[in-house]
Amino acid sequence: MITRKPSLTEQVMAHLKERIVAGDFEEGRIPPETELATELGVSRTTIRDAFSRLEHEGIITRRQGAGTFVNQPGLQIKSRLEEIWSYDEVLRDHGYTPSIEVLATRTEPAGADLAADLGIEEGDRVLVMEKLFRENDQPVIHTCNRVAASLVHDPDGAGATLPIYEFLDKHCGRPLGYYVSELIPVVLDGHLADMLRLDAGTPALCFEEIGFDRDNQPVLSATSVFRDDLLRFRLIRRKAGA
Amino acid sequence: MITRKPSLTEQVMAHLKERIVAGDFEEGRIPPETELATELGVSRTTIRDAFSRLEHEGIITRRQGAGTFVNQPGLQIKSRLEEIWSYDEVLRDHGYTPSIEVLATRTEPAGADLAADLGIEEGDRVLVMEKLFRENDQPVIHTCNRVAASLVHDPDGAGATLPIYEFLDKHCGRPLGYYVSELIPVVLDGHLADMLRLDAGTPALCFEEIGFDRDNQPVLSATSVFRDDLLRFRLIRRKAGA
DNA sequence: CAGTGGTCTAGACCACTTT
DNA sequence: AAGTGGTCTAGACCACTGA
Repeated sequence: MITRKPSLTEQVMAHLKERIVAGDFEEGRIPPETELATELGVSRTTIRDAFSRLEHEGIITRRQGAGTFVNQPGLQIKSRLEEIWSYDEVLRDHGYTPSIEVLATRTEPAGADLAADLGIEEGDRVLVMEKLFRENDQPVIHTCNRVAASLVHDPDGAGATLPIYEFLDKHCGRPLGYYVSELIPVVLDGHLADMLRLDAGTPALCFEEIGFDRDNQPVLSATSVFRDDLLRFRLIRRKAGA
Repeated sequence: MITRKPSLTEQVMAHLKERIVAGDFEEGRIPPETELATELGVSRTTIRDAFSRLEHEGIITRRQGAGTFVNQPGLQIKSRLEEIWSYDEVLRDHGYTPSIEVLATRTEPAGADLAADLGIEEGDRVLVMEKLFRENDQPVIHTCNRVAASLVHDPDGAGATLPIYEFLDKHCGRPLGYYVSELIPVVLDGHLADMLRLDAGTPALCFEEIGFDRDNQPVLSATSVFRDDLLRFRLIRRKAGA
């Protein structure tokens, strides 16, 4: 198992989170940076580092000259849209215990759009993996991942059960760096509606994304569809630069 | 006009952005922190501060032991979902020159859900403001803002043309701190479809949000609907903690 | 005016990646 | 082993908020 001890900053973050959920801070006011620094025996820089990260997580708000304050709703937002990495994790955060079924794996030639997305030639073969995430036999997410077949080390479809970022790491040697995602509203048609067990005509949210490896090369094209009645995305929006 | 000189960190950020778009960095590799620090005559901390912010903007990626790299797609993502403040700005970022029409302002009694959202009593009066954002006479966004009438200083509907965050600041004295937003896929019905000049049955993305002031009190309930064919949201997703 | 967060410095050592 | 980003310190001064 990986050990790696938590840094001071991480310990400070954990400490503050505990005190926040315990309701330690009157009216949501967090003690001044200098006070916390001496109290915890670390430098003010370390406190500021922890504050900075908590602010980015939407948990606190800092106001110059006024103080640092707890952001009540921030604690309840489970899926931080920009930091989603695995749908399994997202579902667990929502209190589900998901099961995953691989619906199909196949290779097929790439169309023009897909080839452009993946940086390959039209007609090059692409490995397509369809998966369904369920909670209690209720389908929640349908995903379709497409990877250039030339990247995959194993010839057969082994590893399709893995989360896609692990598949790309272990079976392609191209660890995922980030996604560029588009948010698209769709109306479910016959096939997808059947799959998600919803009536045709039901609106759903869809992610269309391209995954890039650490060298900025596109390695993945993915399409995901979510059942809005079972999984709804929330986010905190705040002024840019804050 | 407000003066406020840019901090060193902001100057470093601007400098780096310029060099990035100019293609100054071979293969997307940005010089080491220490090198940049001496070159620009600032401390390494300042460089790291700038890097940290650029990383959060999705423009660069840092890899311990390896280096700092340009994130090509990061430069093109115009609307950073979590930092949207004014739709006017979002549309301008997309290259539009939007016009705004106030469709209606009225007061009405709050229903149970709305009262709960705004922290008022059911039946208390609420000021409702409907707006339409257009580009070249093409409707793009329809918004509906609801504020407790008791918060509004002016009795008449003055100020409805202002961006809502300015309205809350100037006409209610309750400056907006952040939104908690839900992403909801919808199918346009008759009224909204007419308004946006789309066929009924067209899918659309909808934000349902509650705006909180700086003291964590709810002050705004808002619903916004977007034409997907004219305005599509993109975002960069990366591993949590990265 | 007192107190708070924001900016900045100079330097030390650690953890990781790459050669 | 060399080079890079990650963590951390101690201290100075500035900009803003609120009583």
